[in-house]
Amino acid sequence: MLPEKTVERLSMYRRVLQTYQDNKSEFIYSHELASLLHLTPVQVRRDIMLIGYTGTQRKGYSVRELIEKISQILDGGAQINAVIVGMGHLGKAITNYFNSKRSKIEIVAAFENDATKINRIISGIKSYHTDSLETILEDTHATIAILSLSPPEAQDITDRLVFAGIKGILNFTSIPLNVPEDVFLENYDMVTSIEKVAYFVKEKIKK
Amino acid sequence: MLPEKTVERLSMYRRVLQTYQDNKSEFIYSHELASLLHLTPVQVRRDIMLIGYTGTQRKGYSVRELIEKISQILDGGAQINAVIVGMGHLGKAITNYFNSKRSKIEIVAAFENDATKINRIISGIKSYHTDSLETILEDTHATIAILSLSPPEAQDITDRLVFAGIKGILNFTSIPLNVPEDVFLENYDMVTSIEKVAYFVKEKIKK
DNA sequence: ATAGTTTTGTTAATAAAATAACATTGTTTT
DNA sequence: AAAACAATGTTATTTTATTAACAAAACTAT
Ligand SMILES: NC(=O)c1ccc[n+]([C@@H]2O[C@H](COP(=O)([O-])OP(=O)(O)OC[C@H]3O[C@@H](n4cnc5c(N)ncnc54)[C@H](O)[C@@H]3O)[C@@H](O)[C@H]2O)c1
Ligand SMILES: NC(=O)c1ccc[n+]([C@@H]2O[C@H](COP(=O)([O-])OP(=O)(O)OC[C@H]3O[C@@H](n4cnc5c(N)ncnc54)[C@H](O)[C@@H]3O)[C@@H](O)[C@H]2O)c1
Repeated sequence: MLPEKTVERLSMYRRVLQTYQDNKSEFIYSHELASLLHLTPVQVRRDIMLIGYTGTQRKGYSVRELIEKISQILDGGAQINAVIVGMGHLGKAITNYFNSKRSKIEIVAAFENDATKINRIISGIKSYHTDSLETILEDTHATIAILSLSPPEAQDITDRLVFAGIKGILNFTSIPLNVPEDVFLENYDMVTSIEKVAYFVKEKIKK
Repeated sequence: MLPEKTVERLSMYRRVLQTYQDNKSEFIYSHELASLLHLTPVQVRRDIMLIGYTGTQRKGYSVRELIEKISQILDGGAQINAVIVGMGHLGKAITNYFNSKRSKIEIVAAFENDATKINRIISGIKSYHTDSLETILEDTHATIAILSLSPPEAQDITDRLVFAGIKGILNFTSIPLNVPEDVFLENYDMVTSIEKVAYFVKEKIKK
């Protein structure tokens, strides 16, 4: 199992490699990849070592092969289905954005509470009432859920998602969720991010 | 200067303390605060130690005083102005969300490219053409920028923001930005997050 | 061919973050 | 009043992440 930070960087390597592939040469040096992402060459080489890919000395890494190897590590070739709960402002932004990219991860269903948003297609995704959460999850075999609903019911929904077999959650609500150990939980809190920026701006100016 | 992770947690402590304050008792133990956020009591105590606040033994921390101390550390009492560039799906979601909370950080202006979105009030914020970026920044004394524009021009806009005095950037575009050392840059990449969740789900199932 | 250069792959060292250990102190119980 | 307890504050240890160091390989120039 790779370190979390390495996994994050692999995702970024792949993205920049994909745009690099179109324009440029067949090979890429660790220092070139590093410079595209503002990292150090050592870190790039170390990450690549950890996934067991090896380049050719003096030529660098084959862009095509490296993309392939990273893809094999990150998504293992299989299609991964995700659902999203809460199609408000943020939910729509996310869905809209994801729909526009091809990826092994696909958002296959949305869940809502608000009658005006149910049984409609929003941002290209069919939106269901949360009552049918269990049924839809069974049908779609989704393993990942994105949470962008208003906080009050976040924990209840999470319990139901987990019970219905969800194994990974990306949580955008500000609620610290309780999940069993075998479920991977990633939280992102925008307020925390901006407060962090504000703090370090303040500190840097002080200095 | 506090460790990044401590700053992130301070932001979270404050939020849960604020909701705790309304309902419950005047004091809180480290283990209670820890449990609300699924952290360890030691980590809570250590963070609180680092900001130089001290509770009372056997009683815990005064909720009011702790909120006050954290606020003093995070925003130093002063109002902080931010701007947002790109009022698409994500930009609107963010602005809408921020407007609805009271905070020392305020989004005071938005910038856009798209003629249909200029010189209007969107999600409660006046939206300007990017041409007037420099003027508006001077007027508002904003020090923070949130980037939610479509990628191609992200670096150009960043250069102008930095030149106009912006000291902190929260970047939601997938472009790795170049900024001088004295500017604090925080990147958040949603695709990376979801790919990370997918990877660890896959690994956990394997085991 | 040989020496020099450049780049990878890997091990070693350092730095940052989290956790554990424990001394101190105020409170409760006996 | 003394002993036991439960909490904080702080130092020490461990773990995780990053950075540095360098040997091995492959190409280039002499
Ligand atoms: N918009 C942002 O930039 C932002 C930033 C940080 C955090 N968040 C968090 O993300 C969440 C969504 O934010 P938003 O701005 O999209 O809010 P929003 O109010 O626009 O959307 C919330 C949506 O969730 C739906 N919902 C509520 N309860 C539900 C339930 N039990 N099941 C299914 N759907 C339900 C609502 O009908 C609504 O459509 C909130 O928890 C918010 O705290 C948002
Ligand atoms: N929506 C998401 O969930 C999501 C997730 C990850 C990353 N992103 C990134 O966030 C950014 C915005 O995403 P979105 O979904 O809101 O896209 P969007 O197309 O809805 O919005 C982009 C907005 O930026 C404006 N814009 C373009 N160039 C500009 C410029 N030079 N100056 C000012 N404004 C400009 C456009 O007019 C548009 O309104 C993109 O870079 C995207 O890659 C979005």
